[in-house]
Amino acid sequence: MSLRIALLGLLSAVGPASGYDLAKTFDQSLNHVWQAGHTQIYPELVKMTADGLVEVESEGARGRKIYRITPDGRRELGGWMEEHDAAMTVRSEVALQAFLLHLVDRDQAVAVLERIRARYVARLEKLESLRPGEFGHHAHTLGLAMARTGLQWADDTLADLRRPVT
Amino acid sequence: MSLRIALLGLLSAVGPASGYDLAKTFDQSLNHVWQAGHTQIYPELVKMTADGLVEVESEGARGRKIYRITPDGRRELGGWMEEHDAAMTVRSEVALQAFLLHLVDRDQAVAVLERIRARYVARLEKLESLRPGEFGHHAHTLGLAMARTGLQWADDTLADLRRPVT
DNA sequence: CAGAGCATGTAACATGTTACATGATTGG
DNA sequence: CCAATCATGTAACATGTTACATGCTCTG
Repeated sequence: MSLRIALLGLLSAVGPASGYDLAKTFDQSLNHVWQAGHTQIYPELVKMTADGLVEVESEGARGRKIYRITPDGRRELGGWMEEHDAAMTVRSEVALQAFLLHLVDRDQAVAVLERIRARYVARLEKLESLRPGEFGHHAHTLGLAMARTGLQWADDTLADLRRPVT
Repeated sequence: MSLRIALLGLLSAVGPASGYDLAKTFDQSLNHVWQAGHTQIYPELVKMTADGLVEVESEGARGRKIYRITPDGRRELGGWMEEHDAAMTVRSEVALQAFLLHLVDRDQAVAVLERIRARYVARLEKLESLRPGEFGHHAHTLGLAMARTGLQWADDTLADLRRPVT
C-alpha cells in the first residue's frame, strides 16, 4: 500500500513522469522516508494502471511511458492521508545493534557505536545538503531531527561506555 | 538475517527458551526495535536448528520445545555485531505522511499531525513504563530519544501550521 | 466444564531484494 | 565507435503479514 501512496504522492506533486523518473526522484527525495528500486516500481505502476489510479499519458522514445495520476488516484491518496493510522513499526538494524550492545565486550561495543555514529553523520550531511522545496519540507525536518537525535545518542552512549568504572 | 540475530540475542541474554517465550519476550522487549510474530519465529527456529545455530535442549509438556543457542550461534551473533554495517534504511509511514502533508489542506494536515502526535505520546508512555534491565538499556535510551524527538517535531509542525499567515 | 492462556504450526498472500536481460540514444 | 546513461522489464528468492487450524492445561 505505502509504495502506491508514495508513487501517487510523487505524481501528484511533480506532475506526470515515467517509471524511470519516479525511481530517481524517489531516491533523491523520499529516500530517508521510504525506499524502492525500479524493480518494484515498474510492476507497481502496471498494477496501479489496472486499478485505475494512474494512466499512461503518452509513450515516448525508447519505450518511455509517462504516467499521470487519475482522479481515482487522487481520491486514494486523500483517503489514505485522512483515514490511515500510520504504523509506528520500526525495523532498525541500528537499534537492534544497540539492543545487543551489552552482549559484546566494551572495546567491541565502542567499535560498533563508532560505526553507527559515522552513519548518522553521513545521513545528516546528506540531508543537510538537500534543499527540499515546499514538497517534502516536513519530512526533511523530521529526518534531520531524527538524525541529530541518533548522533547525539551515539555520542552519549560512547561517553558512557568510556567512563572508566560504572 | 536480522530476525536470526534478534533471536540469537534473546537466547544469549535470557537463556534457553521456547518459541512461545521468545515471541512474548520479543514483543515486550524488542518491540520498539524489531518486530516478529510467532508465525515468523517458529519456522525460523527450525531453520536455525538445521543450520546449527540453536538446538532443542528439551521438550516439555504440550509439545513445548526449549531452544538453546549453540557455540556456532554465538559466533554468528558476535560476527554480525563486529562486521555488519547496520542498514540505515527507514520505512516509516509517519514520515511518509509528513512528506505528503503539503498535498492536503491545512485542516486535514492538522488532523493528520494530531493523530501522529497521539501515537508518539502513546509510544513514549509505553517506553517510559518499561524498566529494561541491563539488557536492552541502550536501545531503550535510543527509543525514548527518538519518540521524544518525534513528539517535539509534531508539536513544532502543528504550531507552524497554525501560525496564521506564512 | 468453560474460558483463558499455553504452545505449535501451515498456507496464502503481500512486499522487498538481487541478479539477470535487453536494447536505444547521446556525447566524446 | 565506445561508454555512459536512458529505459524497461522478468525471475528467483527472502522476508513479513494475515488467516486458519489444532490441541493441551490450568483456574475458577
